[in-house]
Amino acid sequence: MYQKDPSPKTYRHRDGCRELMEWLTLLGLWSDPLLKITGDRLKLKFLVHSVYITFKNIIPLNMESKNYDRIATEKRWKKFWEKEKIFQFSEKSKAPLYVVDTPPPYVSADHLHAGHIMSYAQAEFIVRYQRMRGFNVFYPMGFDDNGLPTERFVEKKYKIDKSKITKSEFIKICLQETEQGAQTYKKLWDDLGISVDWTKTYSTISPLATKVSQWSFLDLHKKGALYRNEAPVLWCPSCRTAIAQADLEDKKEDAKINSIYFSSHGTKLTIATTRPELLSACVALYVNPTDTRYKHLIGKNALVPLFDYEVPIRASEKVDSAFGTGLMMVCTWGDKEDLEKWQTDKLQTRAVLREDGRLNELGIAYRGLKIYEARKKIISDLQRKGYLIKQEDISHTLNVHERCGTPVEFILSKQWFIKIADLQKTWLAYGKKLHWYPETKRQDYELWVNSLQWDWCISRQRYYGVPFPVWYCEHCLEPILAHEKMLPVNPAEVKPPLSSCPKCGHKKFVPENDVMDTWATSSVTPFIIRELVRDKQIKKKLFPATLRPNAFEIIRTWDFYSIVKSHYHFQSVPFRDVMISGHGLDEHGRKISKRLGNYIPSEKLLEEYGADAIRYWATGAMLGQNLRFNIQEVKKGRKTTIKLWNVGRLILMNLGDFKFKEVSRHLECADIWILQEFNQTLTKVTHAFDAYAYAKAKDEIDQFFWSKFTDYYLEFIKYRLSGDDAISQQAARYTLTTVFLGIIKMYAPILPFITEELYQLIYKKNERAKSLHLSQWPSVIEIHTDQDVSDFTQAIAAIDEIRKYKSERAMPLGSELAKYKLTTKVDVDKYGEFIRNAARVKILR
RNA sequence: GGGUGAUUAGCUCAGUUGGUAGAGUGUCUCGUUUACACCGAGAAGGUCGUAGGUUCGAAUCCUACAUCACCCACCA
Repeated sequence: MYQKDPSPKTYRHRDGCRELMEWLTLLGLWSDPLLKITGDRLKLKFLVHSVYITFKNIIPLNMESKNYDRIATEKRWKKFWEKEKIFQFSEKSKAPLYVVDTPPPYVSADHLHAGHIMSYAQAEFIVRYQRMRGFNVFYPMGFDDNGLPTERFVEKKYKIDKSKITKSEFIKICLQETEQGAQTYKKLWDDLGISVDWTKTYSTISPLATKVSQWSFLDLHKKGALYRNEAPVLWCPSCRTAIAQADLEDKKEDAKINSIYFSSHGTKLTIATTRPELLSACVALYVNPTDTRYKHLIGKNALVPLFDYEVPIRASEKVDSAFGTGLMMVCTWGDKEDLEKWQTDKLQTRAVLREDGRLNELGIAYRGLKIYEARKKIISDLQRKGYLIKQEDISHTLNVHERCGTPVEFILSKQWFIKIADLQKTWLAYGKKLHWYPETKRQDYELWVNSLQWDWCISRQRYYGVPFPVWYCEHCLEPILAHEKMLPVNPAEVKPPLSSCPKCGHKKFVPENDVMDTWATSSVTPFIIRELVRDKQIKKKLFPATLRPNAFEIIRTWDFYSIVKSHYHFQSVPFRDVMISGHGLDEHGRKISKRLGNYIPSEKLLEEYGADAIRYWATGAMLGQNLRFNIQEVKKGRKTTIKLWNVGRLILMNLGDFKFKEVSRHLECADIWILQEFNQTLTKVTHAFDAYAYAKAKDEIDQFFWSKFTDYYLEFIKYRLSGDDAISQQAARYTLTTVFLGIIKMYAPILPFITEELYQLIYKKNERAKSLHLSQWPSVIEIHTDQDVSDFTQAIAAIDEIRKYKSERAMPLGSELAKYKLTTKVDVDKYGEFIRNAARVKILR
């Protein structure tokens, strides 16, 4: 392929090199195994098949490299931070508090990827920033390890049949698995440089979290926010547990809508249904009272096909005469409408579904069949007996359980509920009190609150979770609650605090076997985290938290339920700010998933590009928006760390006898310019970070560092650094070191490793803070001068012009021009000397 | 059906209160011997989803539509 290119070509030290090497090897031109491509230079020229190849940067393997050693650096500072307890919360500090209520991740994930990295790195940028702003940051980490996700994960991983294993054995495996999961996460956070205080951790199954969750239960009960009721609840037949509205997800499905007829006094009544398997649960037919076709039948009965029993025909204005046949079948219970009618009209109950999703004895001939099997058989029987009029294909959306994708059903059962449905105004008011970042996400919250229909069912018929602190009287089923001082308590192992039932006097009790919804525990994290501190005074101040960072899909669960609990317990918001992040997507914008395999495992990413580079990519997300994985951005992050490293080297090589505390009074135009630019950038970056806009902060720092500091300023002062004007040199050194310290401080929240390395190498001797991450956020630099350089852009334009002139004539930029006539308008008296020196021109006209 | 967000250079995305289109990356040309080839300079690239409207002037404000994503509802 190279032969085809007739023009001389320069191969740069990029991806093409390997290809070129292989090609040269094939031609027998590349045979010296001691040669390797690295960052240092050596010029070789080949003439092959009339292709010139200028191939540089080849050095023997044994030559020492001055390249940035990322791996060693990251390891070094990780160790240092841990050993010196840099991120440990101080109970003694008088600084104002900044409390982060971090989402405890589900540890039931064995495939960590860029998405996980992104969601946690983003909160981290803020934490490091606030720490440098002088806040006493409280940054604990929790792990959400109980509940359905974990159970399903364990079931799948070990292919467990829960009917063949005891509850305690199962829980034991869950505990083991979650411990392992926590370790996996901890390692990733450590490698990423997440500045969590690892002395402050909790797990949602721990005695502490159990205690707080159970206390919450007792307190809610005391405050009348809790009740136990037998009612049709949302039920997942696959997980065999009650679930909450928030656990639902939409799923599109192709289905058949079946027209079948009921007969009533000789009339054939055609109804359409997608769920014929619920025929034996039919309790009524409904028509619109104004519908002339059926008016005369209201109050009469209709005969259910196949099952031969009669149901009443009733009227309801909610029935749309124009929809379908204008007849609606109500079952117990196929959907929400059924539930409503059943409740308001006190209809009979014919619950045909069992907890395992099979039909019970009401299904008669279909008893024991699964929903889909029953549907198939009933359709074929209806057809055979002539009840089926027609079948049409439709595509509809149904509610499935988000954890397993199974369509949900309604099943009659006794559950604990927290009152939320009638308090929409209260929840909306809390939503208004919180600061949402971005502001638009408040709407997501409000939309959810407005769509609330049922109270929050918090009991789950599962094994692995926080137990209810409750027993029941065996005789009258009166619930007996634990005393607060008994917590945490497992009612299966402990006796209730009463010896006899206060209602009926019986002395035998049974423990509650259900466990709490996983959100019932995670919604109390604002109360859990403060329990990690001993000092009572500080404990008080840790609530409400300052920041709640989380992704948008748990606004309706974690955020909402936390608000509910915080309201009932303390009439307070649980946190001040909510920072909503998006998801990490793959490079094509698809969700990252194990099934698609569209991701690079996090360990591999870290190994190949380093923590700083990946964090750099993660900073690119706009608040509340998804972020595509972009390897180019990661590479740019790596380039930025290397560039910083090289600037550091330049500084170290040019420090001479520079005294850091000396402020120069002899600043030159370029110095003043860069200092002013720095101050402007700093202001913008600070504002951006304050508003949680880390992406914008990064853009501003990048622009200053790359386009102003390295591309211009460093080039502007090279002649002064190596020149013999001591005063000018001193001013350059002062400006250089001062601005660079500001730069690494601004980059510190995003690129913690390289910045710490540079701080320790260059500045530590003269600074008080033992880590850059404990140092103060930079403040605006005072500029000691009377000079006005507001027109300095002229000088830059002039230099650009000269650079362009040289570039167009294929001249080296470093070559000196004897004379040059500027077309750019510039104050030559003011900037002439500077331009001649910086752009290497002898005479400027 | 209702809602929210997105639609800007080949790709990934910025664009603050309406004033002649921006960055990174990729492409092309050229340069480079002491901070850095994990570099530097330069060039090419867009009627800002479509159609209307407001305005002296619209990527930006309004209306409709299209496509995509997510949320909610419907599911007789």
